[in-house]
Amino acid sequence: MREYKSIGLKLTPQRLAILEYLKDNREHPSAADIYAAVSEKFPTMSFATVYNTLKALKDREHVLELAIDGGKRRYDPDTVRHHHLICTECRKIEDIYVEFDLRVPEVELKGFEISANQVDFYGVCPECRKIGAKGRRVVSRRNGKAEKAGPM
Amino acid sequence: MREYKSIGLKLTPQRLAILEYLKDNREHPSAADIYAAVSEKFPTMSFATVYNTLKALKDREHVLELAIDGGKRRYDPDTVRHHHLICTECRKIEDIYVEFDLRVPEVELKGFEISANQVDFYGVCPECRKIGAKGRRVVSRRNGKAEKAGPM
DNA sequence: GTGATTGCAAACTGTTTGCATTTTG
DNA sequence: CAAAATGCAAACAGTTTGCAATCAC
Repeated sequence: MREYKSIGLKLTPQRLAILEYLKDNREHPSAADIYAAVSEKFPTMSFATVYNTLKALKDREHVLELAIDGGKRRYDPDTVRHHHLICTECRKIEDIYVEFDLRVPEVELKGFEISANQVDFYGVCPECRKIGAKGRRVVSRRNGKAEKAGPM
Repeated sequence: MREYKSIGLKLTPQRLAILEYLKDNREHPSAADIYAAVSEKFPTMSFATVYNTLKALKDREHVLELAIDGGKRRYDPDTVRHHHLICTECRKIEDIYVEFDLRVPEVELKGFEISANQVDFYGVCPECRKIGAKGRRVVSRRNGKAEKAGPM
């Protein structure tokens, strides 16, 4: 994420806190994650402000909104082209900087004008693999309930 | 989707209706779409049954749960390997049967054990392109409100 | 007959909105 | 000072759950 000057946003303290939190953040946080982190500094912070700011940043392409985690959206401040590795157990998302040849033959395009693409890899992360190997049940996730989407 | 016999499910009329609706369906319907369609035949149909059945089918890998449309999940009865083309305006999803070389160098794997991958292409479908070209505002989507996620 | 499935309502999670108040530039 | 942003509460959208009644095998 570039610096906050020329973003063309009114820089309120709340927004600065959100930007600060997102800066170099590689966790692909959800709105709730951001809210939780930032409301420690601003106890009056509201979700509306989080979503507001995210929308503003998204419109200016300073964050990417990821639709790879089932019910919720996650945000990626790294707008340099890359792909993702998603743990199907704990929903951790890792970045992966590899370029692929994704050209689609005209005949398969169905008249679409393609503007972007992304590759999602699904698998099990080292931590969850360790736990799984011990034969224990994988816990993880909001109060231990499974909540996933996307191929396994 | 294979035939219903050996699926290992109790075949209730509701489930058969859902299976029938999904058969050869290329629209990647949401749970609400399925509910809407099937409750015409079964006015007492409940969402619980739709989600129940989807879960059962998903567990047996007779449908894929797609996490590519922002807040909601969409279901794909075509379990043959393929990728998707998503219209960023109307959220229509088209299938695309092209194989890509998606090998990831060991060093980029971060210790993950990859079990699946998928490529999503974002763009504008022919219909939305036509509308856009006329200079009119693209309507589409649930009561005209924008609701998207994923790169544009 | 028995265990699985249904339907319903209520509870939950995540996101959006309206509006009065405050703040940034 | 005007336009934009905040905070709050209420409204939505999508998904899940508990449980009594019913049904498939």
